[in-house]
Amino acid sequence: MATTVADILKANNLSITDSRKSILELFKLSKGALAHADIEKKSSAQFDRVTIYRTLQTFVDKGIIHTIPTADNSVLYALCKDDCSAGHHHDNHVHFICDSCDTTYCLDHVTIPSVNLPEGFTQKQTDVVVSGVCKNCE
Amino acid sequence: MATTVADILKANNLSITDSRKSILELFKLSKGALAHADIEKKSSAQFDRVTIYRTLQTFVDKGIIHTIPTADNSVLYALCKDDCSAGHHHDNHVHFICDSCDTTYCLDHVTIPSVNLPEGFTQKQTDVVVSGVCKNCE
DNA sequence: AGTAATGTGCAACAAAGTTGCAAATTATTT
DNA sequence: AAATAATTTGCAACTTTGTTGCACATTACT
Repeated sequence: MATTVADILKANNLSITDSRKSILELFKLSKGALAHADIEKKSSAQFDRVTIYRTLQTFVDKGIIHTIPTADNSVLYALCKDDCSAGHHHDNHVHFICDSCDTTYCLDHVTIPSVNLPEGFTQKQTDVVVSGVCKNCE
Repeated sequence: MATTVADILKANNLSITDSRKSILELFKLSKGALAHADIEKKSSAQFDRVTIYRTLQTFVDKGIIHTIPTADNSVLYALCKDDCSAGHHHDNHVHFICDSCDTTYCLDHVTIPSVNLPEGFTQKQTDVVVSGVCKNCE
């Protein structure tokens, strides 16, 4: 069965509202990650800036989307895979940012390599951000 | 010979000014990385906000410091190692952010693991940010 | 010491993000 | 299905963060 955006909201105990449905739909349609600014542009006519902020924050809290660290200080958001939204949240996958077209990809099938930390350091989460040229731009 | 901050500035064809010396000194004294806000707090009485922005930008351009991507959308700056400032800039090392004390470490001796990208993707730079508990906080 | 080049501070602005509160929408109860 | 309770939204006002132009000051050069 194809999970609709409404299903996802329901599964996370969230009220089903227009803004949440639209913004979630945006993520489903987008291949890569979205910046807050992207979302604002694509729906600012419809929704208030503040609503978008709060919606994104809610989605992050519920584990529906996750943030991606970038070198240029912009926050990116991307949809978590199905097994995330089901409960055990894990966004330990590699992100790829194309220098040419600026698209951010979640490379879900690339496993995070293990990192050998010095004595006394405990690892909880690892973010790997690779930049370069994507398959569409080379 | 111990390289002074003035030496570093000279080596990069930068005028030696009070603000640059002080800010560079801050980095030398700090073990971890610094956020812009940190620098502003520790020297805002002395220097204008704008000067700090411009100084940091200059240092990044010259390869004296580098930026670190973080998940919470704050930019961190850290001193590059000596061989960076000598010319061939490389900040491909692992960064560690302590969840407890919020200090960011540059783990220069931990090598970046190689990542197997899908067909058609070309890798240029890799940033690895690990979060967890550092050796002072456990 | 004097001139050219560079850097700094101020002001004004733009962008990004936050908070409180009343109105509107969604969910729940009867 | 209507009424109430619980959420959510939009507005306004504000804070923080970052940028730009320009006059003045400082540093470097001869």
